[in-house]
Amino acid sequence: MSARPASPDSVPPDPGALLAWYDRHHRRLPWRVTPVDRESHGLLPDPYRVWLSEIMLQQTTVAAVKGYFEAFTQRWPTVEALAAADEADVMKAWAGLGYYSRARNLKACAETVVAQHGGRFPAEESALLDLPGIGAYTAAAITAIAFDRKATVVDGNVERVVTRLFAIEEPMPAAKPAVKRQAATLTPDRRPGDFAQAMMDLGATICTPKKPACALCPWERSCAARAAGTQELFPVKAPKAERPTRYGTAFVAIRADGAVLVRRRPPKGLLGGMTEVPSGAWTTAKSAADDLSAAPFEGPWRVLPTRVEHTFTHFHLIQTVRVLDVPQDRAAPAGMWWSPPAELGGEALPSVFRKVVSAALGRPV
DNA sequence: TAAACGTGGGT
DNA sequence: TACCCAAGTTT
Repeated sequence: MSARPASPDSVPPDPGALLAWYDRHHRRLPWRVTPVDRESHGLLPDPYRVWLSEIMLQQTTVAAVKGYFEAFTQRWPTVEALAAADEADVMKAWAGLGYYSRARNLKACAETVVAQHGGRFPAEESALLDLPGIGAYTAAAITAIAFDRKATVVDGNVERVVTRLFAIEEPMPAAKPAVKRQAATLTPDRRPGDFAQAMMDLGATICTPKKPACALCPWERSCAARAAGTQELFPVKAPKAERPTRYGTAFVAIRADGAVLVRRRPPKGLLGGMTEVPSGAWTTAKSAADDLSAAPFEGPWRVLPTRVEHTFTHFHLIQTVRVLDVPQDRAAPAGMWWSPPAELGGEALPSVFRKVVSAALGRPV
């Protein structure tokens, strides 16, 4: 549908007013340079750190990212260091953050930046867009934040702010082009990097999905949705598809010394390239919860009394956990290996399998 | 264009 | 509890 103007006594949204708000209320984050350092001392953030943070922040909360960002920058302080890293180590370090194709693309991107750009991130949006794992949002974000060049940065926060500001009633994601067009009209020539971060901070702290703090918003008198009292109705979204339940069986073989049998998942698809305990296929058939055909050994597998549940983006999973104690000299089947207790925590185990192993061992992994 | 792709925290 | 949500990208 079309955008409505704000109320008759409204004022046009002023980018300067948002920047002034940001100067006072910006959040201090490990990958950021403060507005004062930027404006007074001409400081720009390290593009490597900006890029790394933006990849980690894709569909992921700031709280979840902080520790991983710290660990990655400590271990791999530069894009050269990351490009030279062992991919398995990167996957291990990423374990638990989710969306694991990001980790593989992260490594590939670092290699490309080193091999094709002399170890420097390009400042051009179009060049950034060609790099693995960098899409429209991230290319614009790096251009604006790392290089302080004008770019229209549209993430979920900006979508919410803009659809409310202009009361855009067209449902997402169809409204994306309209949102980008409106966002572009707001983006200032001066301080585009701070402006981008200001829009995102505004969405994260004031223009929140539920109960937005409109009284504290620098654009309150510019907001069409606020004028109509309909701010919580935006952005309009299409109804979500139902999430089916799937069932499966996981096999935790425990060697005498406490080592657990694990294997690598196929490189692509769900949890691609990550580590798992041997498991049967996850299907909507409940019989999968009682299927021993994927067991790595013959034996009296005992059933754990509690099934392990985990929710993915597009389905819910209920896993039966079966446990078997095996002697110390039992060889791992082809393609599998024994992970000793001291190394188990460092494996590239996604959360879904960390839950399974923890349940089987009776202690956190 | 729509579906695949994780996880943990908030309400 | 169940659902929603978070600084999206890829196919």
